[in-house]
Amino acid sequence: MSENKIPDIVIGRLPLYLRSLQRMQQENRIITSSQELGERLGISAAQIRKDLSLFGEFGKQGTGYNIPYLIEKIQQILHVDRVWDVVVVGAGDIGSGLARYQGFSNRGFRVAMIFDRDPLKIGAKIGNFIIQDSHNLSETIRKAGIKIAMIAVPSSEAQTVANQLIKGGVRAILNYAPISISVPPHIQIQYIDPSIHLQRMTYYLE
Amino acid sequence: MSENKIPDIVIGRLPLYLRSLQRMQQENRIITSSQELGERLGISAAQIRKDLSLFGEFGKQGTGYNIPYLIEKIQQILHVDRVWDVVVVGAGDIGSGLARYQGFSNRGFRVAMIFDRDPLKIGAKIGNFIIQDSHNLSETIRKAGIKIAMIAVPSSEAQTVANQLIKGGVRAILNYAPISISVPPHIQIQYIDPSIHLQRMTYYLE
DNA sequence: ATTAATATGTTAAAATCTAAACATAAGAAG
DNA sequence: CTTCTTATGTTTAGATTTTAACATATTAAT
Repeated sequence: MSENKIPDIVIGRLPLYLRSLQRMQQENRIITSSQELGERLGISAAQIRKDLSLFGEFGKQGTGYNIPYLIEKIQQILHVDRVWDVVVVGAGDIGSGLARYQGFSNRGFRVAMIFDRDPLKIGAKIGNFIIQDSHNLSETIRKAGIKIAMIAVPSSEAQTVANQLIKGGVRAILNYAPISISVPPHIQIQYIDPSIHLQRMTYYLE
Repeated sequence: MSENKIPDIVIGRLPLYLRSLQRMQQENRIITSSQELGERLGISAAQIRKDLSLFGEFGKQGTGYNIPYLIEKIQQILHVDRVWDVVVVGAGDIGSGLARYQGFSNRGFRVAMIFDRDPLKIGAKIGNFIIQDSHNLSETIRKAGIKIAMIAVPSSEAQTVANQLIKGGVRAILNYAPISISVPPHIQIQYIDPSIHLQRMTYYLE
């Protein structure tokens, strides 16, 4: 219950809880239980209760959890009880897709700008965004106060872009380039690489 | 070293090792060490040695690991010493992006077909692929012997598509729809949802 | 040839994480 | 009002995972 130090592995599960709860809310559900949530997610009910208990007492014994209330609490914990502006770097297929992606609404994020360094792309529009010159990346995002970025450039450019982002004040990076990037310890970094996921599954095939 | 039972968490790290090793190979490196690999990945050297030792003795004491040899060994372990045909379901931004994605080559995968159910899209081309009618999904992939699929349809369709895929013989699913899917225990499933990754990072911001 | 340095593979210890058990509170039923 | 059922939050035990330590093998240097 106290503000000790929460294991990162627990933090990693909270967004999953949140997503399932929001889905239930869309189904007009009011109450759920650790058991139901666990079945939806393939996680034990005990695990879910234990995780949540690290942050407070959000349920009611004999009844379960009030869905809207628990959503609110998890959003507060994860700091997504607000909308974060996010920058996209790279206007290829992945970057363009991210700029157009409708899935960030209600999740706490909004794409605010997109950059590329290709003169043929700069100035063009993707959805409502005009592709900006990544030469001005650091300055522009600093002025805009942007703290979160998604990298969708070729692997060879990813480290350079990350450095520019950090220089511009970014604190969290989601990297779609299939390469490990080196960042200072106070910078959050996460990776999305479909091949990594696929390879993890092929081990179990055949 | 023996064929006991390898923890899944170890399997999850092998693709990361492989990716870094392949990167080193592109840099024309021949030898590396658990320490160097660990530094690139932010994993302890002991961890890497321990993981690899579960499968065999791939290094040489006093010297390190031969990069091409270790790549070959990990590829064999993960069953990516071959090319797997993969099907994409959903020809929206994400699905189209996956069909055009150049990043699967040398990673063990190749997009083989793409499906959608929208009559306006069926028959159209994405890269070299003609979008096929997902009405025939199960039959077509069964005939083609496809075992791996990526789902890129709206959340509301994801479970239905997954069921069709499993009916068609698919054994591993990478789901881009931001929703938990229920599958039998012998089916592998992994998720890609950028909001999940972003929310995991915002916890540490502010 | 001997010594020193290096880096693996393995063993043992420490730390972390998960699962199970249970006491308690809330609500429903009789 | 009492009893029964349900489901939480917490405690305890068990399992897993990570880290550290070390013996051994290889290479390089003197």
